[in-house]
Amino acid sequence: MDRALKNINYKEETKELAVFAKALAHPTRIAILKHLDNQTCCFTGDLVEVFPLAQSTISQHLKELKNAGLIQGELKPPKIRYCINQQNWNKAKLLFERFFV
Amino acid sequence: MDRALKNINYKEETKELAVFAKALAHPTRIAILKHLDNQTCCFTGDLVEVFPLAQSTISQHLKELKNAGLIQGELKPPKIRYCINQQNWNKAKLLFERFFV
DNA sequence: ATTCCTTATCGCAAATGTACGATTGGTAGA
DNA sequence: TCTACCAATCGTACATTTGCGATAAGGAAT
Repeated sequence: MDRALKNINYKEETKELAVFAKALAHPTRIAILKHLDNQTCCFTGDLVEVFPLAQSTISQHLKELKNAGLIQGELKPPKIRYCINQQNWNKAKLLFERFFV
Repeated sequence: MDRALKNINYKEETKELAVFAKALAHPTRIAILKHLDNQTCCFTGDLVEVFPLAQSTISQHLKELKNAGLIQGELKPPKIRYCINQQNWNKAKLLFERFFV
């Protein structure tokens, strides 16, 4: 295993920024975040209606955003309410600011 | 062709942001940009010495950064001098700022 | 025209990303 | 306990990304 994402010792900040950037590297995920930010929060089902994508696809994008730490889910049976994770959002904001001189 | 990057009509701003984010979605490219920013400019060969990656790999990353518009190359025979594209850099900076509330 | 140095591109292999439909899982209420 | 609803996960297919070595391409100087 020495291909694809070779292990180089980058600074922690660099790696974190790359993770956040990767989460934003797809227009659907950016649109989801914008939507979440406007609505404060929303349910998965709402997004499935807003975007012309399968429920599984939306769910996958949400998973990636969650893995990157940008959103968090809250059980609100039988739905799940997703919100921006404000703490990590601020962290990402800071990292991007620091990066762009 | 209805897989991978399905054609949805996202706002221009959303798509542009995704392109910039994608360019930053790899730690090597972030590190290259940081290096460029510190040194103002540098040659491909310098980067090949700084990073433990093949010359072709570095060249590929440079190509992606160039395609995203974040850097530009200037002929300085027999080398090529890469610099930040300040105009697009500012554009990206603005888009990220606008995105992060 | 030829040679030399640097960088881009090609061809390949493996990993990851993106999308779908189908299935499973988890919670609240009947 | 059973059912119904919603969302996550599985399995699949294809595209893209990431890495390498090898080769081609470009410009300057001889």
